[in-house]
Amino acid sequence: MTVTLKGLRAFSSVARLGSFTRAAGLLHITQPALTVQIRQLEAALGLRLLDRTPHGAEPTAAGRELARSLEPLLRELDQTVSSLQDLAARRRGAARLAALPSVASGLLPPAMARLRATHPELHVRLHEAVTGQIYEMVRAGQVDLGIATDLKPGGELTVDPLFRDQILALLPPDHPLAERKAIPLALLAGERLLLLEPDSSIRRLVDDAFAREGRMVTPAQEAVHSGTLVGMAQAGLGIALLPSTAAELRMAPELAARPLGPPGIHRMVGLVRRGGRSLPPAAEALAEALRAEAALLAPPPRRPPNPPLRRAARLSPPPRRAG
Amino acid sequence: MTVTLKGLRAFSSVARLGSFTRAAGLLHITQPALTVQIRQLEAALGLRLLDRTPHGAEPTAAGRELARSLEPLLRELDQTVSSLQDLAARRRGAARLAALPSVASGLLPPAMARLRATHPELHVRLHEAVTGQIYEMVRAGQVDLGIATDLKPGGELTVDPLFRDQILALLPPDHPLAERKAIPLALLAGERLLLLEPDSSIRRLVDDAFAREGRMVTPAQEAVHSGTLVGMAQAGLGIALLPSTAAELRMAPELAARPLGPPGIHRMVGLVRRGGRSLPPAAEALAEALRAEAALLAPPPRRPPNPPLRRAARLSPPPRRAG
DNA sequence: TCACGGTCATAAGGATCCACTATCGGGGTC
DNA sequence: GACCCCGATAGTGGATCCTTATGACCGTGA
Repeated sequence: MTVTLKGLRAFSSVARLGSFTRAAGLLHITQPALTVQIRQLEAALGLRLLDRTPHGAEPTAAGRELARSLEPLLRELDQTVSSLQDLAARRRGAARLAALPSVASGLLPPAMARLRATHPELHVRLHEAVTGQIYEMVRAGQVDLGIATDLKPGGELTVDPLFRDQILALLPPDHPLAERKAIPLALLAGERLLLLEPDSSIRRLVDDAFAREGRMVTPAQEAVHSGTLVGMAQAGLGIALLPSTAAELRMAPELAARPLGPPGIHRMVGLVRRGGRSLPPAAEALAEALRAEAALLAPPPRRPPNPPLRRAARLSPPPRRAG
Repeated sequence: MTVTLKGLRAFSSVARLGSFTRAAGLLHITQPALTVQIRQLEAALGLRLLDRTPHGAEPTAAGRELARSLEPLLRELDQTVSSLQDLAARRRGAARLAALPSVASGLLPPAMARLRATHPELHVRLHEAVTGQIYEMVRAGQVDLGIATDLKPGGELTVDPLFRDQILALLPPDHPLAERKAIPLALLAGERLLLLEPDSSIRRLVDDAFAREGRMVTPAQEAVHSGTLVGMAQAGLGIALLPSTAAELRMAPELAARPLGPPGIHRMVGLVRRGGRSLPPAAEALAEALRAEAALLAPPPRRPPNPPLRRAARLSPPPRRAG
């Protein structure tokens, strides 16, 4: 005894076609089922909506009124639903991403190209930031996804490993240290070092590594952008320390790039998201593209057998809440 | 696996209240039932709409988008439904009526007063016409209801008897014929007669009655409006023949009104509607008021035990199709 | 005039759906 | 650590809905 979407659609079809039988065919049900549907709708409204004639059915005044109001409503509802299904099918939507500058220049562009190939309608809204800011933006819901160093932040954030890269020293090929396959930190300490500013996660990584060997880092030059450091290294101003995945390394093919250590300086880069929250489909697609691109880096990152990011579109069983 | 109005309402409530439990209370179902409803909606859309948290539930990006589109849609639908229910409850609507002038001045006004007393929001749109036009307007759907003489029209029209009235002669009280209780047609034939124009059903009735007695009617004066004839009778211009229910008779209390015959001239006035078509609720209410008012006329009209006009609001069993 | 093809209505049976009760698992709080 | 609140799950009984089969009625054409 209640108004049903099915009943309204049924009525709309009958009113439009002027026939129970034909409308039943259109709705893929039998005519008796349609008759019952209409009767229930009429009972729910307390109104006769259709006059049955020997030639079919014809809306009453009330029926015409309902049909007129109903038509745009049903159309708009269908539009809303199909728009949401577009979103679910990743034919629409934007992923809001906060990423480290090194990843934004390195891993991200090919991942975006991959995304565009598979899901051409999806957009990426990129914010470049350092790890702390990235965590904060994910926590605040300003972005769906973050790419940052894996610092195991507490609270409501979840970080899934994406790839592991290492810090490389960028130096002139005729530099004495360039003869080595890897450059010990002890030997670097006396060199003129070109480093990112202290709020960068790479800089912190470098500082920590030197500190573990009991050394203080005193950079010859600091910069915000990796490209600046590469330019300085090209000009012979010193040795730049940059992550291996940063695209800026390719700016200067004439320079030698050497790993540090042993043991070297490594960092784990991960995908950051809010635990217990499902990712929007577009962000899910971007995450997949990023993981696929990261898998091409050797060695493949150690990852648990099941991808920690579940597909939001696969609804059963739903993801457990944040743990 | 389909989108349901119930499911959409359920989602809307949960999104608005931020809690399954509270929304379930609002919807008068239990929380597990609501959980299932939401799960089915999510499955139908292929999207996660709500993120479950320990404190309740919160819409995802898709959920917010749906909630935003859904709110006006549901409100408008509810409005449409309640507007139709107003119509069904006779709190709204207009009855389109075509009536004979004599009825429009006689029976109709008290019936409209009765209607206003019981259903103050209903309107009556009145067309005054002669019987042939009335039948045509009902047939064409220009009006919902007609009041005309019962000529047993064929086709798709149904006429239900409303009342029976007779033709009265209106004449000065000092006229010799006024001494009789009833005036035979034979005596009238020699008088100066004041008659309606030939397209009126009353005129045709009078003509036919005279013709059955082998006489031709030669009116001293013709008019379109009954009031004109009454005025002429008042002025001593002749004897006016008018139906007993016409309110214009009351214009001239100083004139004597006498029935004709025996056998007199009678007519049956009936409610005309399209067979197989249900009456709009407002027209149904008007018909009821008209029947109630007609029942006050003595003698009560002979009517079948069940009112031939069924109530459109009572849906089972529905009226059979046109016979 | 009678059979036929069309309409919608009705009835009965079976599958499906749905809401309820009872219970569980997890998180936060005192 | 013991509650309390949250949502998820399982199981069951009842309502719902669709299907097939059939009926009543109308209009048409042989």
